Amino acid sequence: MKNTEKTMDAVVALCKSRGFVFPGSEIYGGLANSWDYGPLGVLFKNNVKRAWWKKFVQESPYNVGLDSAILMNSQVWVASGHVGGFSDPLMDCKQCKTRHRADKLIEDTGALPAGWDFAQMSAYIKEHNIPCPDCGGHDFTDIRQFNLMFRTHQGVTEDARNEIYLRPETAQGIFVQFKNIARTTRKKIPFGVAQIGKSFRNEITPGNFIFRIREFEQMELEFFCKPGTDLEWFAFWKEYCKNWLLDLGMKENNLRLRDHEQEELSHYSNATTDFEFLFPFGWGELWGIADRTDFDLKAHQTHSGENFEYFDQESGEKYIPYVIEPSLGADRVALAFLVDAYDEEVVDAEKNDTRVVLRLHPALAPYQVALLPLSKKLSEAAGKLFADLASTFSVDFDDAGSIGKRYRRQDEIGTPLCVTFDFDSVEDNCVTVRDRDTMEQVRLPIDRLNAYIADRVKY
RNA sequence: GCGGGAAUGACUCAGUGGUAGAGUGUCACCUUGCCAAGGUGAAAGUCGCGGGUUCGAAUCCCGUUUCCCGCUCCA
Repeated sequence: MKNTEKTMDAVVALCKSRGFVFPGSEIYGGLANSWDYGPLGVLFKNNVKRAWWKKFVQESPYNVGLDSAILMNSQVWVASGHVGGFSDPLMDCKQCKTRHRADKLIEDTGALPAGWDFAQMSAYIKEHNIPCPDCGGHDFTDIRQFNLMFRTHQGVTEDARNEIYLRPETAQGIFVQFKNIARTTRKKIPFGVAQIGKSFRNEITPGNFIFRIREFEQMELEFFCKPGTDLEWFAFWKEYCKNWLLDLGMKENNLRLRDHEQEELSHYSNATTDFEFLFPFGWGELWGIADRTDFDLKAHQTHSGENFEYFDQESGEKYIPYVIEPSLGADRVALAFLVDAYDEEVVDAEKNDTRVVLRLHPALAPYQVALLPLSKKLSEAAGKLFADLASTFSVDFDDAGSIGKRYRRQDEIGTPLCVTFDFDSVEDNCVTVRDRDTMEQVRLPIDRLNAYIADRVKY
């Protein structure tokens, strides 16, 4: 199945109709690019996050977790460079209606506009008669600043002194707590700190469903290592991240790793690799893995006066650790899994009958099991089994409509296993388990059901 | 922000001045008893909002809001 635009529409429609993702604030006409995860969506997304946490915290001998606050002292963002640098000077070409970054246009001519104000940039563009790269015109709007951070006020009065920001990334929470974490966990370098949480960016152009949204969730790891070992660790985590995706069933041909060229690297980065996924709208960045050197800790050391040097007992050396940062968007990777799993299977071409199947990894599916009494008369008798299963698994119960229709409903939301409770079940204490992908059925004693399901859905 | 498109039940759409419709979905009952579309019935729309024209507006006019898609950026 190809990732076409049609797939995207189908996935978005499925998300809305089955309760994965709803448009935000819909009864008031919506709010641009805000989305709410519905009952199935929250199950699914939580499973994605849980799987990540398991791989990067629980199963890692190196990493520990953190949940830092969204609101932080504004100085954090001054130190990190977001207050000064996380904004773009933009202007529009009035002729062809395209938008451009003023500083980039100037850079392309060979000049270095870093530190210039708008007037200087404007003057330079006029002086050198820089044309619009798209149409060659010279009719630009004024340069306007777009700061990508959301601002708010802490305290009831709204003056500039108590202005604070919603964090545009979770990473800084880790850096500012570095010393507390190292001390309380007695972790020695190398070690990492993982965090899942919301971040906020006032993107000028969000879009593509939940691919680029202004309120989004990140799953980030900051891995601290000795300078000089950073490129080895960079390679290590790159492989580790890739395996995580593949283990969860992501198709390898929908994934590509793109190493940044030397010129493309940020000023603080030794190496960067983007994991890109083939979305229906094209390749999109999923996971950015960056060797950030000692840039962040050093910046906080300079700015706060706090000493971030680490004393290595083994070698007797003192150094500021280097950081490897794999940063993954939870909403993006959730969308990638959905698109990757979406399948339309032709059952009967003559009757134009197709089966929509979400081939999600069982550990990611909203429900691991659906309990389907073969007849409504059996609903009550199946009640005890539901309670048993639900204490361990995420279970759906459906007794409405024909059994075939109910299988289809479960296929559509990715439920890997359907358990039918029939008239014999009352007598022989056995049920039939039907597989989403093979559509094969096995008859099992109820007392072996839990173990069977656990084995099938494990991650 | 700029340009383009759109707005009628949950969804897809029909309806171009005269009583708001269909299909899908949902729900109830019957039927069926392991792979959709069987039967009967039901719920569900002040036609995005405001104004105007008209005896009469979903339909014509003006305004407005919102969403979607592009442009720059990024997880």
